[in-house]
Amino acid sequence: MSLDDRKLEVLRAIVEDYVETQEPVGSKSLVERHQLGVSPATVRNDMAVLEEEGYIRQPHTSAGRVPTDAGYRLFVDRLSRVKPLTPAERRAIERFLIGAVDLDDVVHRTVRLLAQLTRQVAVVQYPSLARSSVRHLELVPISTTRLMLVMIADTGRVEQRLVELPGPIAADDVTDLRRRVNEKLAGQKLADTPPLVQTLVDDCAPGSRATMACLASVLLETLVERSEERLALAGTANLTRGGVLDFQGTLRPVLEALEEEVILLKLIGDLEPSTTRVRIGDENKIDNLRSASVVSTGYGPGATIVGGLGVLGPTRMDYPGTIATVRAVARYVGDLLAQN
Amino acid sequence: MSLDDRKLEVLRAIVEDYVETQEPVGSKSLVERHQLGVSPATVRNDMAVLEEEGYIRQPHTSAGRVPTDAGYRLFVDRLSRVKPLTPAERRAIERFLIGAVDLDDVVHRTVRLLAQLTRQVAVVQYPSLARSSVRHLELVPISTTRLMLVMIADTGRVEQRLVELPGPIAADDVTDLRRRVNEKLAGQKLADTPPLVQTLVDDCAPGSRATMACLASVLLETLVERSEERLALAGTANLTRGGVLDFQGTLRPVLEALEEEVILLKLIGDLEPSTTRVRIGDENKIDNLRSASVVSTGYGPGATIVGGLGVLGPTRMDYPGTIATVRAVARYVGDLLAQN
DNA sequence: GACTGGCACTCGGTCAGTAAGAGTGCCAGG
DNA sequence: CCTGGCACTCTTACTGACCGAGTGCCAGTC
Repeated sequence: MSLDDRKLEVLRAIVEDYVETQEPVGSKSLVERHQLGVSPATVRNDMAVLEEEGYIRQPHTSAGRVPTDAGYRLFVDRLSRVKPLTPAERRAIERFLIGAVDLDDVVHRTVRLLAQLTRQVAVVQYPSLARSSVRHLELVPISTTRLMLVMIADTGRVEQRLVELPGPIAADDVTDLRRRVNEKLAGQKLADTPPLVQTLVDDCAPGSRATMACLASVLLETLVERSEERLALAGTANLTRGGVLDFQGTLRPVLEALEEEVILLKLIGDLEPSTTRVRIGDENKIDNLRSASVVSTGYGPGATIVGGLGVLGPTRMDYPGTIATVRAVARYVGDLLAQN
Repeated sequence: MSLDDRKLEVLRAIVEDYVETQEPVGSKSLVERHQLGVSPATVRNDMAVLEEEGYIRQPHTSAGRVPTDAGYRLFVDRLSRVKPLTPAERRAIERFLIGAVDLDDVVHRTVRLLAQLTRQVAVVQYPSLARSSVRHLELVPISTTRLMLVMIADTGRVEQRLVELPGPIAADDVTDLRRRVNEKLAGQKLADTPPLVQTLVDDCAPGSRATMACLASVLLETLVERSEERLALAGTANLTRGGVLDFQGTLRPVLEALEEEVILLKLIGDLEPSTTRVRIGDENKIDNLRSASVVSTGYGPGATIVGGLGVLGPTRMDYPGTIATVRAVARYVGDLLAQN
């Protein structure tokens, strides 16, 4: 059985009212607050159908209806009208982001801004190394047997690692090493570097091969394996809005999930489609986040995507507003990155 | 009126029982659980005195007694026996910290370890720049008018900043700049650098003075003013242990405080005395943390202190155990840093 | 055939009243 | 100075009654 327009309208009204009041919504108040042009009894019939189809449910007999995950899904996909940002919000975004002085600064400002505008928990992924290119590799002698390797990516990220050398090294050799490494790797996508690093070692004179091998292994770790992704988080306090009613009584599982970088990455990463993604309740496949929704999107200079950002809140959230904000912030951040 | 030994013993018993059960403790159960050698009635008299002196209070008439902040303070200062770590805990610390690969890694492992062992929120400050020396300054040309300044401190911290130059610069000039900057600043305490930076500009030939001035201003920002301190945080989920009973009903203010770096720094910073510090409830002078206690200490290689670490939990916490753990972890981290 | 008004029914929330239990303060006696 | 006893207070848990919101169903209407 398919849902006619009025039933969809009823669902939309239920979602909107529930999001606003946080209370199960009944047929009578629905009719009062919206111009549906029919009587409560009719709405009740529609509700019965919507419930049968799994879009809404009753917490207990003779209470109002509450949207299910499926209901929110339908709402987001087909019923929500885009909510344009207010000028005040636009101004807030601009004011917040200008004056950022380096990448760290940009990311921190962004995550706080997102948390503040959406009044939810915000997550911002640093530009992914996997999607960056090497701009420059620097080798800094720390002692005769130790180098500091500093990698600067085109996205502004900087990673450093200590390299323990097998033996002492002369200043000239460091210069030579630096030149060779940069010739081979500068400008390359990080994802493409592993075979190049291997050729670096292979092409090396036997005398300096041990040193180069050492450097190469740290290089590989830095470029691909280790701590690849970084995250910033803000707005945890927003979880406590709306009492403990959201999140079925306890924040515990949510806070636990937020401490796991891997989980967060799963939520806002996976950036194949460049569109905004909404994951509702169970859809994010994480037990701890059964009653949470995540709105995320990719960002980057121009059309390319270098990282993800998003917000997490109760399934009962203002989807249209949140989606609009997340999108807008992502666009501004992208523009900002493009300027460098 | 001073408190005799038995009254102190009663106070100790109250604190211990309350910490364990989280319920107001009455005279009868106190006598049952501890060998006080007197009757409940006597204990009641003692309690009356303790209450009058402000060490305990009754949530309501005819409920058991609960320690006040002053009670905990007295307990910590004079009544708590040191609780040595279990061998299992020692092993956990060692296992957790070996294998750390760089400073970031050390800090992250430490903060998670602390959170796990104490079952509270843990905070670790990165080695403070104010207490570090410059090991090396590196200048990396990004474009003809842009340099990346990378500062490596002896504590392992690495900071970078982009420098926008007033005009194009030649490679040789960069080398020269790098040499001059390092000659002047390498090995210096960061705190001592500002006047030196000034002389760098003063001693500069007029031709390159504009460039040097530019670099100098970024240097000053990097070395002293900006983002001086960094923090790592873990274990927020532990705030939800013991229901919402701790923290008088809402985590909100606590979560808010935890998002403010400035506040956290105040809590675990201020490292003048090298001993472990306990701040109970109001003592930490932050409204949002009225019902929280903080146990913190400094850490660093050998006897020097380069940063602070600590944990935050409800005033009703296991002080002896927490103090022991915080101290032990700080010592291990110090040893670890000394190895570099 | 779709909508409506009416009606009986269900169930959660609130309120008052009761009973039980924990804990106290005080007092008189050892 | 300590103790046992006793009256008192106050919280908590439980009960039953009541109210109101909301439903489902049905018969009637357009």
